[in-house]
Amino acid sequence: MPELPEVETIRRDLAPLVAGRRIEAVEVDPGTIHLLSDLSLGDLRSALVGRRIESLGRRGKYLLFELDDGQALVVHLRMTGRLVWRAADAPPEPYERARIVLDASSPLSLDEGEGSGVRVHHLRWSDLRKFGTWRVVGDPEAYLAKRLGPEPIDAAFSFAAFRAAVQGRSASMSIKAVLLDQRRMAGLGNIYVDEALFAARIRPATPANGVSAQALKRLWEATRRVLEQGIENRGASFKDYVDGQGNQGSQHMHVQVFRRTGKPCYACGTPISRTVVAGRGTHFCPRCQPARRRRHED
DNA sequence: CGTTACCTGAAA
DNA sequence: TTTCAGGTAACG
Repeated sequence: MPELPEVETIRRDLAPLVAGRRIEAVEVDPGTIHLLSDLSLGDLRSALVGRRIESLGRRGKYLLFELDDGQALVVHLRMTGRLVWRAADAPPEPYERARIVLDASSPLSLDEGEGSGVRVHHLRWSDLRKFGTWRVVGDPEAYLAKRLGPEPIDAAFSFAAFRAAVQGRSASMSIKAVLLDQRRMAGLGNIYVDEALFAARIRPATPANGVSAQALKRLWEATRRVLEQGIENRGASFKDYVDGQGNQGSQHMHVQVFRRTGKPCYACGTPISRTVVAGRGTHFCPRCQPARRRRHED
């Protein structure tokens, strides 16, 4: 569910609320702990309780709670994970599996009633499918560096960097599979890949090494644009995604092709097609994203 | 590389 | 009843 824009929205919501607070307690549903973490509940508590959260960061689709002992709690929401800020007396979330109890006062968030403030709050973790993960790691940079390529929305992510990521080794795979590969660039998922390929007018199944230089340039720009737009619209809430306060985003109302199978393309009116590429449901306009013309064998 | 498994629904 | 789901790791 959550791709880079969704995770970044959550980060921006929660960062000012959690920064400077101390973790008072950690509670986890006993039936979930072995899926959520590689630590026992006791070891997870030992690592977290009493620590102060210094900041909340993001890399790709991971959230990083940076702790005052140099370790970090690295959270991945996978398909249905949610992390929302709630007053301690708020009723349980649907499919709530864990909570982190935070201290009432914080030097960074002086209270204004509502939201932040003097009352005790929880981070509530809910996860219908239980795919989400919490890892406590000593060196988050190293932990993520070996799993993730560069951030596609960084100013430093130049066209040259994009081209290198796309063309680096075994480029006969589909361009969609390449964009989904987190080690090439971090943060794209099924929604934003389909949207970027539509915006760049490239058919998702096109072999990566068959994308022209011109189309590649369009794709670089489109990738960054759709991610930025997703952040502006606070993420896409097709089903499970909510932000750090539990509210839906609006990006799902602005998609051009994702889950619009059979509906008219906004550009040309042709019905949107659905196929499977890279093992994922894939949406595209057969007219705006033409199949690459096969070169004539003479 | 593509496929399967992880888990629990919602929708067709 | 069957298929599909915004993600990834493991498998062949």
